[in-house]
Amino acid sequence: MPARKSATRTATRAPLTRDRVLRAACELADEDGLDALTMRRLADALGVEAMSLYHHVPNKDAILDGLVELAFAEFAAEGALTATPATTPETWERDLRARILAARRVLLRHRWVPQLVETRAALAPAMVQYVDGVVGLMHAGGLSYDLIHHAMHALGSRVYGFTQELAPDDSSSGAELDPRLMALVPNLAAMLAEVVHDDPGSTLGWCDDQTEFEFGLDLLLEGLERRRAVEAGEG
Amino acid sequence: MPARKSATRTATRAPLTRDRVLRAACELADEDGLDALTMRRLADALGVEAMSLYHHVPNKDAILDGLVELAFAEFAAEGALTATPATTPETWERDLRARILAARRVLLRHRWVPQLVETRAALAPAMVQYVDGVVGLMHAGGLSYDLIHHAMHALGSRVYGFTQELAPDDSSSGAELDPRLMALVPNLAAMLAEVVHDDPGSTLGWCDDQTEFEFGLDLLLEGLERRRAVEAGEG
DNA sequence: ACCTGAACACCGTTCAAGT
DNA sequence: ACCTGAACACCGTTCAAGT
Repeated sequence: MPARKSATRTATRAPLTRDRVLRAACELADEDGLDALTMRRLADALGVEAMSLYHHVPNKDAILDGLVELAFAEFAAEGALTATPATTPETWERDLRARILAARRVLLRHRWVPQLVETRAALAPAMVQYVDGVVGLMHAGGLSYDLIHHAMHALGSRVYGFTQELAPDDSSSGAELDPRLMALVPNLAAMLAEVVHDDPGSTLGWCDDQTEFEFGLDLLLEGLERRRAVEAGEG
Repeated sequence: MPARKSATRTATRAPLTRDRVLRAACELADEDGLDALTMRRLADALGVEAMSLYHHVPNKDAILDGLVELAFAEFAAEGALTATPATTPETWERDLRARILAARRVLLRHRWVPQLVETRAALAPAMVQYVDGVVGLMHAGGLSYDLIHHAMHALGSRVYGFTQELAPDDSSSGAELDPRLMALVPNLAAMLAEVVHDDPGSTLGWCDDQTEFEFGLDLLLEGLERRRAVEAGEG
């Protein structure tokens, strides 16, 4: 057994990094669910002790935030972030539909995303950019910012794969948004500016939940009623 | 200090019961969230040791199931279960709207319900009856069972306050339903019978998720497009 | 600098013991 | 019968120690 130290130094195992930790966490969550993702089991999967993780990540919460970032990064690969330059009132439905279905493909691969984003206060920049793209698309399609605002609430669960309808603790008002972030999301900023102007007490974070709930509900009821009428030959 | 035993026997504190445990659990979850509901803290709130709880409830899971039952029981008080005998194609939208808004009032009081129902395999009988009522109302409104089936998926998060759109592990097929339960939910049974007949591989538990997702998405997109057209003066 | 073992304050739950 | 204390196998995390 010559040169033991040398053998240790040239260990075949790749060095632990934040990236490797996150990728392993993602795999674990994909396969066994979010509950299975514990610091000890994650360390096990990496062939390391649980405490070693803390050298690459401040705590478990940072891992969960990292997972959200990681998932939203995949949105781009699926085309959910692809700008559609030529969106018009004639094409906005098709264009938005494609983006939402692209996002859904990611959510189906990582089923823990809804549960995670729902309970996490810090909204990932990638997610905010995704939302901004959707707002921009709708505006290019000719919808007013007011209608877009309602639409974002109504689409809610379809856009993100989860529902925020009952969540009132959305304390991020337009004024509090980081200016640096604001530059990255021009469409969101424009919408907020207009909606805030119309009704100072109602930003994206301070909406009338009941109104938004009923708006989305009525969209669905009207659509169903129209299909009933078609079935009944009343069309 | 005379008659210590007697004092103990005539303790002013009410005796611990399953009901008292569940009510205390509900209060704890209402006030501090579901994460704050631990056996030790619940016992503390009841002025008792954690292990005492196990004499009135088999385990924590049973408490969570009890909470779901408790919440759905409130649906009746809010009118979400009130049968609307005279629902017609002219009134079904209004009638269903009222029920859903009644359910929402309960969900706003007990914000833990969505999170709990979502992760719980055992669907509460009270919840199944609520769904049955909604199906019955729509049928009385003239919608076909096929359309109702799609509608239940599309309304999803609005009916329950949570979304199941991404949940594929819904293994309860029509054939597996307890006959006793079946009698309590005639409308659901009728719908299942017809949908299963039309397409043997597609019960309420075995739907084509992608189809249902797109159905609901298109309802919303169509409604938004109509509102855009109105805004643009194309109506 | 990176990794580790022991330890702490928490979980849900079991089990033998108290009354 | 009902309640309890000690204990077990788990958590996330801290801290002093190893290399």
